[in-house]
Amino acid sequence: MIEKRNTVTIKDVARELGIHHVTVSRALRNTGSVKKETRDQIKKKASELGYKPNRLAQNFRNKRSNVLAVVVPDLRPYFFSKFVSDFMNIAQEAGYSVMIFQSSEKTGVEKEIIDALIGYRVTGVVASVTKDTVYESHFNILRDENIPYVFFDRAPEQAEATQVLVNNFQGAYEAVVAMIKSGKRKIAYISTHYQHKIFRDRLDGYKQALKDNNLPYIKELVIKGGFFMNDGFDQAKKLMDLKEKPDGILAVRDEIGIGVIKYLKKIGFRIPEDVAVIGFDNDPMGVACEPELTTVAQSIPSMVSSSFDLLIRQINSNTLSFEKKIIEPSIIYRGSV
Amino acid sequence: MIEKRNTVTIKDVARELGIHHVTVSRALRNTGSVKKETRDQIKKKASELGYKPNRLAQNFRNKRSNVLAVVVPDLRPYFFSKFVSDFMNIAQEAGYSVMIFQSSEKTGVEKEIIDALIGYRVTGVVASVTKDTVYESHFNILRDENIPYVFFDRAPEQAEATQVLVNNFQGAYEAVVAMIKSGKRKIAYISTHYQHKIFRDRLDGYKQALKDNNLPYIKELVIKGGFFMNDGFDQAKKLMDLKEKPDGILAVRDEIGIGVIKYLKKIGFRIPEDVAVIGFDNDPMGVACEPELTTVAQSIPSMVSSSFDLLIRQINSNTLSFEKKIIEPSIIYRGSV
DNA sequence: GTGAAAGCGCTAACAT
DNA sequence: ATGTTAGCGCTTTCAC
Repeated sequence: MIEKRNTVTIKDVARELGIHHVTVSRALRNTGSVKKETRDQIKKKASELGYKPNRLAQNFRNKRSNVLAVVVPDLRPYFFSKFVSDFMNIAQEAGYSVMIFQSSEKTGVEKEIIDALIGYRVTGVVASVTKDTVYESHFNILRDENIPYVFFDRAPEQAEATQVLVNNFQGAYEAVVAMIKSGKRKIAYISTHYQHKIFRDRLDGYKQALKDNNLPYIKELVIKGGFFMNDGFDQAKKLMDLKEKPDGILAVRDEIGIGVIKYLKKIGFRIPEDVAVIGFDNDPMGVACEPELTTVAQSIPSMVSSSFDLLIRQINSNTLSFEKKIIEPSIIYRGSV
Repeated sequence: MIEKRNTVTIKDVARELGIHHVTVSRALRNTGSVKKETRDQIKKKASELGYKPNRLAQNFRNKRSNVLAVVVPDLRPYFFSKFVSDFMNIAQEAGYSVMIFQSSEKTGVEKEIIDALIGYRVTGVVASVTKDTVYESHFNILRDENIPYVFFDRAPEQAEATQVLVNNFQGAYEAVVAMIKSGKRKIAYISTHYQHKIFRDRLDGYKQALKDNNLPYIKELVIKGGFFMNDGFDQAKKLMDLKEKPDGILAVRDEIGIGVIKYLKKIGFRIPEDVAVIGFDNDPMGVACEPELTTVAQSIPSMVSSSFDLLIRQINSNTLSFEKKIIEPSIIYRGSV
């Protein structure tokens, strides 16, 4: 059975020293004026007794936790796990704790998460929304509670909040141009069923690049499907069964792109000689396949530091602002184009 | 500038209704006895006013948060991001929030995290320790505070706490046997510099399998290096530069195994005909490469559910127990053996 | 430089 | 079924 909890409080420390607990509080937080001698004595005794500040009490009293929240649709894809990992490191460095939430791409869960965020009075929120989150409405509740938030990568449309986004249009545009430059003329586009703007932007970039290079937009070459490697495999089959086969394929995710490569190799096409392939996300998985996958990369470290800085600025200035930071992607050339 | 925070408390709800705030508290938590009529009225008014329970106050008052903590060395490797993702899902389902911490493989950070855990009075902890954490000592502080914890995958040696571990010895053993069965006789072993027991167990399994099959243990065929794909690449080069080249390679991580495959293909060896390769972890990345990597897989869902169940049992029974759950790994045959 | 008083929002225990 | 009391551990404000 559990034994008595021997939680040490500032009052215990105070009693031991025959002083007032308020003085202990002051000393331990290095605020107010406490004689150096007393302060040292207090700190010594506190660590001697194994005093650990009760954050629950502190947070309650201060009406705010020291917690930053990160909300992502799914923690497993490389982009998100890397973002979260990096974000945690710089947040912890700066003295914040981090709570992570996963919406599983469900708007309903996202709403519950926001209620929890308010309940916990988190200090700030960094969020990437679900594929279906079109409106900012449920995030507005945070604003009512004066909890600053910034969106990264995926924001609601017309969000009136600070955002750190990738220029997806440009990324897709450049990827298509890269294939055109290497001599490709019939470039296909594989997307997911997800409706979020980032995917529409990529499609727009694709279309514009074709247009600017006097290439026709062929409806059959634009298809949508699932999110994973096997989906890419299946989509590639559909594309290569066409009478007018593509000689280049842009996939909205690296995983999909890898599935494409696997199918192409299976049916004996050479990459990039017969068909070029480009993906999105700079997933390390792209290095595992052969040829290595050329990809449109967004700089995660700069997204992390922008998100963090913009959030902290709002927290410290006690204002809710609306800034838009656009990260320009770049193509990482490997072997598939 | 920030406008006045309009935080609604139970007292506000009570005042509006001309009743006592304790009744509101009872009604909202569905405890004690409150007339159904009153209860309904209260709930209606509460949601009307947009009341959100102040978790900070609740947790403080209850002396415990409703938070489960997960501590991992690094969030990015597939094994950990998948574990955390799954764990969060079932924890959220059960009404807990989750805080995630990353030790970055540093014992010092791990200690700080534990202090934070105590400060936040988390309800329970699930942890996988750093590569250098040999002793349980800093976790014992949690026990003093009656915070239950369970280790998963990586535990301190001789930990006196509940653990969910993988039978690493067996995994390595079977992997070697698999290669022997396919006719390999000179099997190499690539590990990391990490000292943690899980890697030593794998090495032991490797040795035992050789022994049981009357194969000599050749020192030169066992090498250690980094953690990543390029490290595997480099190690493979060393191995294949040997006069006595191996015809099978067991790598302690899939990423390393993929690096090995890349090197072997580069210098023209066929896989698995000339050299077989097996990795550990069932990282989806292994499906991206060619041939697809055969791997020793631990079932992450069962690790998650065991960890969660064992933790919750301790929380609910108010006891700290010491159980050891061993998950048996299995080999997933793909193309590299 | 230190102490005394008050209260954050909530809930357990007791009283009615 | 509802109300009263008290206090969790801490920090802010004001007094000395």
